[in-house]
Amino acid sequence: MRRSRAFIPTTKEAPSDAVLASHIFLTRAGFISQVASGLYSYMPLAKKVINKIENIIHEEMAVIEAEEVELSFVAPADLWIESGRIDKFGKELLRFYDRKEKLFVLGPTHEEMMVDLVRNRIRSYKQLPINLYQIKTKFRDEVRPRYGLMRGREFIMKDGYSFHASIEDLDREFNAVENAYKKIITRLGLDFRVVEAYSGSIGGTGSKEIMVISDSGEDSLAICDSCEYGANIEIFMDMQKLDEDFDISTIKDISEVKGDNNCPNCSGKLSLTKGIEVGHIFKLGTTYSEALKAEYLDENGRTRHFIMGTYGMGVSRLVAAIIEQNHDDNGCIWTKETAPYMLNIMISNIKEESQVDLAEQLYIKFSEANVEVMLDDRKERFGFKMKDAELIGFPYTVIIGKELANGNVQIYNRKTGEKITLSTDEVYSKVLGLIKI
RNA sequence: CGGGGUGUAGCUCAGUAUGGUUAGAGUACCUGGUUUGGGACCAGGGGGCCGAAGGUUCGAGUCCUUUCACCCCGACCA
Repeated sequence: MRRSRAFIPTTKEAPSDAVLASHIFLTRAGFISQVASGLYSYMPLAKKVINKIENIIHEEMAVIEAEEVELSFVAPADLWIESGRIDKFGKELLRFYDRKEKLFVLGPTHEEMMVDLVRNRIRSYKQLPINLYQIKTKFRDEVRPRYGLMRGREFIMKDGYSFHASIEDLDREFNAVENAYKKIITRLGLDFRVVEAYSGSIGGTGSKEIMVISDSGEDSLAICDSCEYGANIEIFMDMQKLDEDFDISTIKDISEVKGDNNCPNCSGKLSLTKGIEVGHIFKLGTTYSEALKAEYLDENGRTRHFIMGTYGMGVSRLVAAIIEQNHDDNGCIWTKETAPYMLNIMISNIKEESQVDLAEQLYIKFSEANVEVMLDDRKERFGFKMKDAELIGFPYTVIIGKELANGNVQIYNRKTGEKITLSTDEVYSKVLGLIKI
């Protein structure tokens, strides 16, 4: 892509109401644009990042043999009445009538829709298990949307649902999904913990949250410093109450006693931190299959309700989480798997023909090698372009400028800030080596 | 849903207390020139229903009433 043709409206100043780094930089760097409270438009750079995250999810879902579907966004309210959740969800569920006065809702999650899709189509234990997922826009009319993409009303979520003939098989699938989720978040380059969580209003027998560690997270976690153990503070407090009859009413109190708390899994010490919930997996059991009368026949010919699992992952929230964990004062620092463009080729002085010529050659060469490359061919000064590149967060920028007089160019590493100088002959293979994932 | 705050140029904000020419600055944008290694400089220019509606007044960005939107704190929440 030529920067001169790209739609990337960067700004020097942040909107006055942005608080989080991800909100500030994603806005300033021209990724997102707020439309109304909790509603955002994704501009080209954000769309590219989202596509990358989705591709990784698709790949890891394929590994565990989950199949992609797409359910309609608008759902008949009847299903929500049938499951009993129409009242439980309250005003977060956006409702409206069509021209025939039939009541519909905008899908905030799709348990009902998925059960409805599967019931009466899967009739035998021989057709189980099955795991279906989609990546789709969701709508929840949040009481208080905030923090940019972190808590919007409209957001993109990967939601998956599995159906089983036994608890054991659900457990197996639950573990498989947990592992897939770990792989996804690892590939995205994020520091995270899988924590014990409440099953919440959705119900069920077990649930875990995937938490990206960040000071700006909305959840408080207790994590072990020597093993993988972690728990959402709410459930952790509950366990402490049960085990030692602690009387803990506030998080402040927790932080005072934390030094005395040992990991329930190993001998390590627990410490407090904050996390961004990017995934949540539940063992649902038969809650929905009973409510919606979704049944199959077992090997004895007996009618059974599907045993279900449900697995969510916030795709648009991940975009924000990546920046929360990867930024500095100058802007975004994209990880290799998520960068909208891996490489930026910067022409320092557009009036120097030799610079332009080399840049164009490299641009073509990298493009042909399927490297996602941006060519900054704008008639701007060096400093302006560098600031812009740092704000957007290209992992690498090839600077074609002054050094060209000596037959050299530079490669700027966004994460480390270091610039290496090398000859024009070496730059191509060097960059290919650097960007290899 | 409770408490608080803010709506003036694409963005950040002055101006509103005490009503009075043609509504301002910075930045961004356009033109020309200079400049070309860290968000340049000079000159010229375009851009506003002062959130909306009603009212008071000779006169409203400014005063009054209503309303809408957005944000912050709290409660709530995959």
